[in-house]
Amino acid sequence: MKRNTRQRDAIRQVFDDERDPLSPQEVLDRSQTHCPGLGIATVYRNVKALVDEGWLVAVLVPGEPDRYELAGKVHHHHFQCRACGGLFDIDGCVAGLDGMVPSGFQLDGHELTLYGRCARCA
Amino acid sequence: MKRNTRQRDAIRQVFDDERDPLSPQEVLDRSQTHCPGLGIATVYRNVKALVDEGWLVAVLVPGEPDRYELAGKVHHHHFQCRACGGLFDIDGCVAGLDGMVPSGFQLDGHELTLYGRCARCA
DNA sequence: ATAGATGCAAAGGGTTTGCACTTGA
DNA sequence: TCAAGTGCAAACCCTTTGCATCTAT
Repeated sequence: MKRNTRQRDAIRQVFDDERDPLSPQEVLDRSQTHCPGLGIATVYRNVKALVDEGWLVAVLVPGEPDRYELAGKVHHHHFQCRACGGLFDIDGCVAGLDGMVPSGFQLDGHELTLYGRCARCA
Repeated sequence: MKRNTRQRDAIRQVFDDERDPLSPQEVLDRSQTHCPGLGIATVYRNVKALVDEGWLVAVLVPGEPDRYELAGKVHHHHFQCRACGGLFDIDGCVAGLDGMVPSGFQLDGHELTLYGRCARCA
């Protein structure tokens, strides 16, 4: 991915405009506004390339298609609405993780996903 | 799922014998020892039924296919080893989750996965 | 006997890939 | 120009579903 294409620019623009993690399909929907005819395969190829070059990071939500968001954010977690399925960034983190790890285990990271209802669906 | 079939018994047996969370394919592999000819569709149907009746619970690991384990364990989370891929039960939980939720959001559950190296791989 | 459960294969949904065409540099 | 990038459709993988057959009760 060395060239600047209309499609690639549209995809990057989508992530610049959106703060919350997006699935490939959501990226496609938003991108097509500024780049009609864009194909889902191109979204997948570009998202993968953008992750490889460190511009995006994957947000892995259990049981959901993978989503992506801009890299470089401060440490945070996510909240998924059980009603609309939307994913929202949650600031802050929890403490006490070290105390949960069995002796001999080395902790180097964690993923936390909160579930419930978002403000609109509640 | 109101009847006791050979297939259903074999599937339950697998979960009784295994403590670790299993994917549908792993359940199939183990079940076929005691029930040759068992189909993957039957595994999916029975696992789903066993979850619905509360005998199994889904273990959602980000980026991994869903796994299932016996219900009734005390609330716990999981540790995944980055080296061997193994999943380990982690006792305990974290506090302060309510404070992380934006106003208007309703929290009703959470998933926490720790990453690092298990005692054997460390 | 008969509704429930199974096995197979086909259908779905999301993701990847092959290939001819388009396009940025 | 001409290889990188795209669009389309087919291929894949995992999961679900339709349907004829089998079976627990």
